[in-house]
Formats: sequence, structure tokens, C-alpha cells
Amino acid sequence: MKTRDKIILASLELFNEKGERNVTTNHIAAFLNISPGNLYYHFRNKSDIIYEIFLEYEKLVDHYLQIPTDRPLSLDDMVFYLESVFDGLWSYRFFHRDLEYLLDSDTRLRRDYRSFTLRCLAAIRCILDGLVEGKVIHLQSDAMRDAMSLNVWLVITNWMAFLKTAHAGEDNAAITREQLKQGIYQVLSLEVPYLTEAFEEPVRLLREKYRPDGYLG
Amino acid sequence: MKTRDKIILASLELFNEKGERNVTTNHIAAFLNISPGNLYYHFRNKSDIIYEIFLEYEKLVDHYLQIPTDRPLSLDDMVFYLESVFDGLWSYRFFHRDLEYLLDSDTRLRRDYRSFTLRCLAAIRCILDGLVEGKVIHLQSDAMRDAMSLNVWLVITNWMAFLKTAHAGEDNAAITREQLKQGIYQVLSLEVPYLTEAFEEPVRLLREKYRPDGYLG
DNA sequence: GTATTATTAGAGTATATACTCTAACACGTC
DNA sequence: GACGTGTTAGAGTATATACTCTAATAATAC
Repeated sequence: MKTRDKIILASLELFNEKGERNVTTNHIAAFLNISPGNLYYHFRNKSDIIYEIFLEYEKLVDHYLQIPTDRPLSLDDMVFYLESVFDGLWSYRFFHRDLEYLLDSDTRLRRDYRSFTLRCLAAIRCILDGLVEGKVIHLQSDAMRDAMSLNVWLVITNWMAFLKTAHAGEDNAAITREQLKQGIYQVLSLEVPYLTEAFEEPVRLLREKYRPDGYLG
Repeated sequence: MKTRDKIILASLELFNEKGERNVTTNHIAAFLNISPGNLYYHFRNKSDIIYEIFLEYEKLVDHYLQIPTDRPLSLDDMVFYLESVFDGLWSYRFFHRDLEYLLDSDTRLRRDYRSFTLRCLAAIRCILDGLVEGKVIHLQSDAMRDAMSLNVWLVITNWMAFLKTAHAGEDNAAITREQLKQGIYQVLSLEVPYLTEAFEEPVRLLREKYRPDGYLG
């Protein structure tokens, strides 16, 4: 593998594990057994590494959130989208942790992340529209669909942070991918009141599957 | 005013304005025209300042979230709680920004913040119960009330971060207290499907009042 | 093989950061 | 005015951080 790619991979791994703030360029170089000079040959600065990681994150999510608009959506479709998004969130979980700082120190990232957010919101809105068309949910008003989309986004992007703070464990509270997926339960809860009768039971079962098991304990 | 209190106040102001990560103890001392030695006479380290600020934040929110359980709650009650919580969020807005890092570097804060979160969740749950009793909303199942409480919490605590990222403005995007309050619109949206018929119109009007005016523009 | 370019090592630097230490000052008490 | 306690100044330090520079090595082209 090319050194440049190794740097990106190692950075992502270290960022996810320790948080971007706690990982210096020297750490990354040491982790890879390369010199700082080498690292800086491939990247002008730390921000550039982060930006590169963001581009991959963006690509991944954009890939998964290609919503077909020529057909209604099923419950399975929705589960697929949720699973995909939470997978992405897991793989790049460092990102939302220090988001504000990252955006403040890189205007390019700020611009791109903003449009990424808007794209995600639009995709969520599309999914809702598709689910309405597929008679999974009913959600008449346009404004309510928008409000709902945004709430879905807020719940998804905040779930990881909530887990980290609510977790009873030690400082080094290790959140698992499984626990993260329990955020799906919360998103499904948002949809419950809008379900058509036919889907009340299927979604009940689905939520059962993702139900958290006492993270508040 | 005592120097100790001045330090807390100045720290809060600088943290809110620039983010905790960008504010050093030397900055705080310089801002107050006192020496670093003086600052460290009053606080053993930066974490102690942050912890002290958290205690005030906690006290404020705990004060507002005293929910009477001996009577049903009205719509006005709910608006009061929402306004209060968002006010608190505004006054201590630096806190949620670097939350994970802060909790990682101070186990005492981690412990206390966790119990604070659980208390807030319990309070939200109480409010929902009170609103059901007051026939503002209907929400039968226990599990759904819990899920709803958590979603309310997730939306509230993530609203500020969302604004910061979605804001079209420059790097130094100045979010206003008014924009923050628009988060209330999102919380009210969560409740819409559960409203009793009598409260559909009042809440519609209320939401109108808080409706965002094109932050996505 | 030689010239050129891409890659790498590794020592080094300017700056910042959290924090310390000592001496002085303020202020009340007796 | 002497003593004690609480407060403050300000210089200083050990460490870390992001990043640079030069020279050497590998890869590629011709």
C-alpha cells in the first residue's frame, strides 16, 4: 500500500480510538514507523489528512444514500439505509466528536460539510417520501416531513455522543458497533406514530431487534 | 467581585466565544489582566475551572427542571421548560461542543455529567407524564414515553451543533440566541403526532412562532 | 549507466501550553 | 508597628506540537 494511503488509514484508526485532539502528526508517524518528514511530504498539514478522510466518509455515505425516486420504498429499504448510515457513522466516528473545531480550522471542510449535511437531509426527506408512497407511513404536510427529516438527522448524529456520555463504564468507555446500532431503535421510534396500520406490527418487531439493553443502567 | 468568580465568568465567556480548545489559562489570565500565577492560586488546573462552570450549569438546569408531580402540566408549563433549557444551553454553549474530550480528561466530570444526563432524561419523562395527565398529549406505552424522552434530549443537545454546521455564514458563524430557540420548533415537531385534538391548533400556532426562517438557505 | 524525480529519514525549530516558584503586597488583629 | 494570612505579580520551565530542512536513498526514464 502507498504511504499516503497508509497515513490516511492509520490516522482514521488513531482518531477513532483516541479522538483527533489527542492524536498528533508525530503520533501518526510513530505508529507507522515513518518519519515526520515523510508524513509531511505526503500531507501539507494535519487538516489535509482530516479533509482527505472526510472525502472518503462523504463518498461512502453518498454511495449508500442514492435513493431511487422511481419506485416506492419498503421497510427493508429503510432498514438498509439506517444500517448503512450507522455503519458509516461507526467507521468515521471521530469525525462528529470534534466537528465544530474541525470546521473552524478548515474553511474548505466547513463548506463541503455543510453541503454534505444538506444532501443528507435531502436524502432523508426522499426516503420519507418514498416510504409514504410505499404506504409504510403517512405524513401529509410538507413542513412536517422536513421537520421529521431534520429530527432524524439530529438523532442519528447525536447518538454516538450520547452513548459516550451515558455509558456507565470507565473513562475509556469502549462503545461497540452493536450499541451504536441501537440508535436505530430511536430513529424507528420517531416513525412509530406515522406508521400505517399494516406496518405497525412489522416495525414493532424491528424495534424489538434494536432495542437497547440497559445502557442507562 | 472576587478574583475566583471573575476567573469563572471570564472563562465561560471566552469558552463560549472561542471554544474551550482555543482558550488557554494564559488567555484567561491575560483577559482579566491578572498573572497566570494568580489564576493558579485559585484553581489547580484548567479542568477545575471547567468543572466549576459545569456545577453552575447543572445547578441552573436542575433549578428549572423541578417538575411538579402533584398536578397535570399545561402547554405553558412545557413552553417554560423548553425556553429555560434552551436558555441554559445558550449560556453554557461551549460545554456540549467539546463534551467528549472534557469527559475523557476529568473522571469526576464524567461521573457527574452522566448522572446529570440521567436526571434530565427523568425530568423530560416527568414532563411528558404531566402533559399526558393534562390531556395535552396521549402516549400510552411506557416504552414509547422513554424513547420519546430520549429523542427530545438528543434533539435539544444536538441543535446547537447542527446550527453551527448548517449555518451558511463565515468561519466565525455567529449563532444567535434567537436561532438557538428555533430548536424548540424541532422539539414541538416531535410532539405533534401525539397531541390531543384540543391542542392541535394551539401547538400549531406555537410552532409557527418558533419556526426557523431559512437557516438552510 | 546516468539523469531525474519521487520518497524517506531524522535531526531540528519556533511557538504554545499548562503549570510552578519565589518574592512581594494587602489587610486585618493585637 | 509587628505579625499572620490570604492574594498577586511575573519570570520561568518542562513538555508538546505542528511543521521544516537537508541529505540520503529508491524508483523510473532515457
